[in-house]
Amino acid sequence: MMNTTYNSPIVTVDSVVFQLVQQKLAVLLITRMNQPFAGIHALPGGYVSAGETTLTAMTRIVAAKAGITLADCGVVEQLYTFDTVARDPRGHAVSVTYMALGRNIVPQLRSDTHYPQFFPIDALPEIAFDHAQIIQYAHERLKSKISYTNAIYALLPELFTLSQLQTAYEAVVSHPLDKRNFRKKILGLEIIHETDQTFRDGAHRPARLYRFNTQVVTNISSF
Amino acid sequence: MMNTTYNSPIVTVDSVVFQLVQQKLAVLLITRMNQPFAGIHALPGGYVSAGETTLTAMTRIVAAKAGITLADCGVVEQLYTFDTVARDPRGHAVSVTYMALGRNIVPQLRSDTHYPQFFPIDALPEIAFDHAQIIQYAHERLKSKISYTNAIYALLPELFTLSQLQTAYEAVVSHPLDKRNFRKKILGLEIIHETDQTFRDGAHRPARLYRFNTQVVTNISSF
DNA sequence: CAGTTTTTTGTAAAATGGACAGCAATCTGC
DNA sequence: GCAGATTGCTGTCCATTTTACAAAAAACTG
Repeated sequence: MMNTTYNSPIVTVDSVVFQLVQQKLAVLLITRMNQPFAGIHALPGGYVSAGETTLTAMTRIVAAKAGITLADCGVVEQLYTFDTVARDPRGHAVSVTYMALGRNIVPQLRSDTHYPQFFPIDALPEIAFDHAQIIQYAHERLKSKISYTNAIYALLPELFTLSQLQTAYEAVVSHPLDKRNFRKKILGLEIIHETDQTFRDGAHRPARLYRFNTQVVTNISSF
Repeated sequence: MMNTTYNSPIVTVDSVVFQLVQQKLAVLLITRMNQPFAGIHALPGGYVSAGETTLTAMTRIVAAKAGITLADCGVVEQLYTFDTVARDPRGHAVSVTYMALGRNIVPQLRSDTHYPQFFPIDALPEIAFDHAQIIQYAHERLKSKISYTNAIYALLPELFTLSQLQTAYEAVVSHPLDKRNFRKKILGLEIIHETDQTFRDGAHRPARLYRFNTQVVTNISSF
């Protein structure tokens, strides 16, 4: 059955790619090259073709518009489908949205460049379409996700200090945590283990480096 | 922009309507009238037209195929979008799925009847498409939802006993709960209040009737 | 009124969560 | 080599929550 038969809305995907930048949670945005919203920042997104899954389309589009391969991302998860009629002035487009978590992602400037850049979540520019709402939704989901899974591993390097881990949590939930309680809690969860390496930084005691037990999203709760 | 330009997948909706039937969690299924899967049970679902939201389409379709108005349902929530290419043998269809919770829903047999019926979740018949997977996803979501919101109100009558409430929880999570601890917990949450009415049933002490403080989905957790 | 059934209530032990302060290890500059 | 600065690291007490568990109250039946 073809679309022409049913006059269905168009299917699109939009991706919220998170990464820590200078210890702050940041979102990947591109600059729109065309109308509508030309020159305004937006999430990387695009049309889904019949015969490809939304995840495949998402992978293709993020690679094309920002030069990012999903191998750079640990966690990729479908978020929600936004479908209001007026959300795209060109016509009714249903957007399946995804969240991805990365580390050390360097957006590639390409010839047909969309100027992909990471923006800290608390200092976003003007944003096209309903993408601000999508970002907010993704942020909420991420906050909740790191509270019952080990998903935050995807934002951190393989080896990290407990302070870096705490900073990452704080960047996501956007409020400070008590250092002693945090360490007690994390070590009790048995999702990380210490290594024999340490990390020297400045004029102070070096920190032990830790590693996640697994690089697969796992529920934390006891049973 | 029309679909013809982009050869997009078709957009459909499928709905998982839950209700308690004889103290068990049950799902609304219809019987398919046409190929593929003619004669097999399936979730009520159908095509979304450009210009209507998926929720509007869902409401329209559930009314048409099962004679149910969403006013009968307390909670309606978007679940997930299923999009594998092969899920519909007729062609690539992306299905936005919804969960709805009801009480005292009586499916209407209509002339073009699809034989809508509720089936207990632990005794489902053979199910068409990937709808068994969708039901399972909805069940998981429901389990989790009632743990951090008051959403279970939508499965219960306005007035109910604590035993009925506990039975409802048990039907959803599918394991027994301790009676004393359950009552202590529920009353501590301050989401229900007692009325001055009681419920007489058999040759035993009558039970006090309670009422939810609100018929709006509210988070339970303290802060 | 004795028997049966469901409702209702409380307590002790264990686990969890949150508040909170001081010593240890490194580097810098004198 | 030592004083100062900085960050890493550790433990206790209290309040709250969770879990396990049993007996009396209220209605109906015969």
